[in-house]
Amino acid sequence: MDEIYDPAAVERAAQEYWERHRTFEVREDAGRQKFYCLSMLPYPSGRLHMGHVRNYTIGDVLARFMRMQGRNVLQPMGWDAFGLPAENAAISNGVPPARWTRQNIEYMRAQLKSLGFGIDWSRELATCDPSYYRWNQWLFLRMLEKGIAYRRTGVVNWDPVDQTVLANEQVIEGRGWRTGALVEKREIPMYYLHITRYADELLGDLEKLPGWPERVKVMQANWIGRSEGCEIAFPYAPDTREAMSADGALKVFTTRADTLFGATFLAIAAEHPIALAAAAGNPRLAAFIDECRRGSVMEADAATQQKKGLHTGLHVLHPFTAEPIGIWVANYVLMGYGEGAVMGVPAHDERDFEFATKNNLRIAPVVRSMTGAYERVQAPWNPAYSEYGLTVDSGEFSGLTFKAAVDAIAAALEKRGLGRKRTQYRLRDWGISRQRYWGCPIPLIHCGRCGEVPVPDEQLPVLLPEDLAPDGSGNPLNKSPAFHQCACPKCGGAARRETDTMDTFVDSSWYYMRYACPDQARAMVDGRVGYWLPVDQYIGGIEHAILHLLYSRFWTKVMRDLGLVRCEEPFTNLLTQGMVLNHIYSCATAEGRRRYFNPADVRAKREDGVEIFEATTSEGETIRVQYGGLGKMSKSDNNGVDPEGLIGRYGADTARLFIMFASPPEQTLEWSDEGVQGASRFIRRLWSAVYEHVRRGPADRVKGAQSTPQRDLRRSAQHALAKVTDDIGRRRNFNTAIAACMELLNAVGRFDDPSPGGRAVRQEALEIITLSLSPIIPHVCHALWQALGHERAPVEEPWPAVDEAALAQDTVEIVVQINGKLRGRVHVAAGVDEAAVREAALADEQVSKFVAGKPVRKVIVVPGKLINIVV
RNA sequence: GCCCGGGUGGCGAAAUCGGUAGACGCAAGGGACUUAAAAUCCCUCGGGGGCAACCCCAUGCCGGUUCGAGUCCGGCCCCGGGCACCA
Repeated sequence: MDEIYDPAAVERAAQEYWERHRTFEVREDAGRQKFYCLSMLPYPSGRLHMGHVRNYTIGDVLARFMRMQGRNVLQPMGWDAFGLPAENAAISNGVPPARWTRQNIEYMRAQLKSLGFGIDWSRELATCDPSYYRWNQWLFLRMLEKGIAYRRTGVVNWDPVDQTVLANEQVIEGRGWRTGALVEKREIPMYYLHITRYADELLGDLEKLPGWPERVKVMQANWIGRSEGCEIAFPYAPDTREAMSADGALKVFTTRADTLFGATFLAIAAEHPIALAAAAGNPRLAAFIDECRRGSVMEADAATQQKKGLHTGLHVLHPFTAEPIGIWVANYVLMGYGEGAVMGVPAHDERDFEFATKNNLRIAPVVRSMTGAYERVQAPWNPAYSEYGLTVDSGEFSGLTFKAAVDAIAAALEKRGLGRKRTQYRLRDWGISRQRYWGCPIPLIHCGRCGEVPVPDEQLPVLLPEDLAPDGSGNPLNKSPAFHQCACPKCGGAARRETDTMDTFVDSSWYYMRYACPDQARAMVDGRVGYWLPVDQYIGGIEHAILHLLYSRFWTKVMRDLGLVRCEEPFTNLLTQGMVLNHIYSCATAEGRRRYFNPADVRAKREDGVEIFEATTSEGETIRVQYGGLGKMSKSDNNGVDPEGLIGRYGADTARLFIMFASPPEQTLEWSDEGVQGASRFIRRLWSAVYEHVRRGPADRVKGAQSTPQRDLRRSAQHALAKVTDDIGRRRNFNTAIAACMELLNAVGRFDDPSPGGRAVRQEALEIITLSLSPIIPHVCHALWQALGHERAPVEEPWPAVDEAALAQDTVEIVVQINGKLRGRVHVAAGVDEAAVREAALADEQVSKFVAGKPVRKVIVVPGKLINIVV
């Protein structure tokens, strides 16, 4: 063993050992309990950032820990290789996305390997490989057969200048990111997956996931948003009948059918057929509908914009009173939501109240508060107005409670054919069409004679040509006849291949199944998924709490229904990592876009007492930039911190130790490398402690009677081991596990006993630190374990068992409180009864001063810990 | 706007089931070693008062429950994540 710790040499040796022994390559073994430990696969953006290091270190710690616990551990890795950033790179430097992506994968794989993660690289996959995405296509065709995939129109962001569809991310303050043009909404045909068919199961099965964080389950439940309510049809008044040239009714969905008699207006979306019909002879309305069409499709935008509406001049009739009710077009009603129409009850709904007040519409209270929270409904809005109560002024339905009113009204509506009870979900079907090049082609052919024709299975995969490069003016597949010109599989005539590609969430919805059988050329999955699935521990960023995790759950259920897998849920335990945040700096460019600068290139200075920021550009210029607050490390905000600098300077173990010590894994972490010195210093101290110990020759095993300091060190060591075992195994709190090892090393440092008995106790303590930390800093522990005289590597060792006998204590400290305030401490023999604790406490000088003859009213004793005397 | 989190010393944090607030580490200050620096080691380190023993204040803000609240409840402020085409 060298006297000086050389991280590069230590890490090289350990990594070579794992590689030579194929330590992390695993096979199915029916005789051993498996543990599938999975971290979310990265997008190959070019470089790892600290968020990745955090994510993959958590996974690796758990994988190595479970391995030492005797499990057959699978930890795979792959690449979420399709997506927008590759197209953006192509636009700015002309490199085809395929090449850019593959280069990034090469680089990032090397970075991951340098961190020493125990990954079975033989299972690596990239979602842009035809051998992977052909099965997206294959399953899509199965979904089409089952009616789970279907075609209809959907709304997208349209850039009128570039004549192209924009991602939400590319819409900045309502304008196209490249052109600065005002974005419009446009309806185009798209393919959807019928996830709403599974809404009830996706909601109900959350209960089968005790290993998921509560907050994620709450978010998913709210997202699915099951609500029980009524569908109500308002028959057209004569004016609407005329405008629509038909009889009919305007359908709405409401959870508050009890307030039906308080409906004083109906609000419809701008795209609603009645709105379009009314606009025909109404230029003002046509202009308003046009205004609503502008802007992005994002819900956040729709929800924060000023609520505006305009009367169509048309009416419907109240289903019971036949009273005419005006129809308004409102910008807050979304066409893709329910019926694209809502009934306005201003007296009992805050948004309707606001709308009615603004537009001078009648406010008709039809619910009386049962708690007397209000007498009259009047401005300003009072949240009690929307509470349940007793119906009033509701004709034959007056005087009913909420439930009775809804039941009676629904029954009456149903009798007249004007409504019924219905369960509605907030969840919408999953639109998977993307008008983009760098994705998995949707395997369909459009034939003038036969219509939409699926690509036959034997022609899969539909290969994505890899030599194209987008230039910002739309999907290059549209301009590539070699791709889109084809023969109709049915009639053989000339036909056009679908040029839309799939949402990349499709790719990430089942990659964890493919890891079980990455070499299977004849099927999507095979029997090996039966061994490995479900994933025992999934680790990934909290930002994926809803979409990715919900889509994966849906996909698993679809595959189950197709008989491809047996499990109901893909991820048994979920650890949602908190994001690593960093500062965001940007400036506006001449073209009206934003250019982002890495915080490493930004300096703050003061000018006239105001803090300003300057960035150095790649051309070496200095330029003034704006501070945009904190945000997750990402490619688009250019605020990632590459771990390479840290690894180069301190080694991978220090980088791993530092990120794990910084905070508990679920917590958001604001990036700062202050403190990395401490991690490095600790590893060097551990190294020299082992060096100083072993250079005096081999030590005995602990046996026989010990001195008090020896017993104390043994107790500290066993206490640390118990804490690490619980912190990693149950609590998943790595920072406190590391702190326990640091405390133990401090105790070893203070322990000064060169006798054979003392050396044996020190050997035991150093071994416990080495094995305890080996999942976190595996390279250095690999070297130290050998230095401590072991043949096997730590990865092959079983996790040590706690020696309970060594943990026992003879006396305990009891905290004494008077009226809840700390006033003293007493020491008593472990396990004495309450009376003895009370006696010892009252005998204490400090304590008796505070009691001072006052009568003791109450005594509370927490055994082994605390006594509170109330006077 | 809606849904979900978070806020504790100069900084990252700990306090696991309502029971000692600040473990462990960083930074800072002081000292030892050194020709010097680095490294290493030792000491101090939430605020205020006191010669001291000790006492008072303090977990974003306001209020409540409790013998006892960082932890539970109600209201508010700020920060972060998600909002369906970033992944």
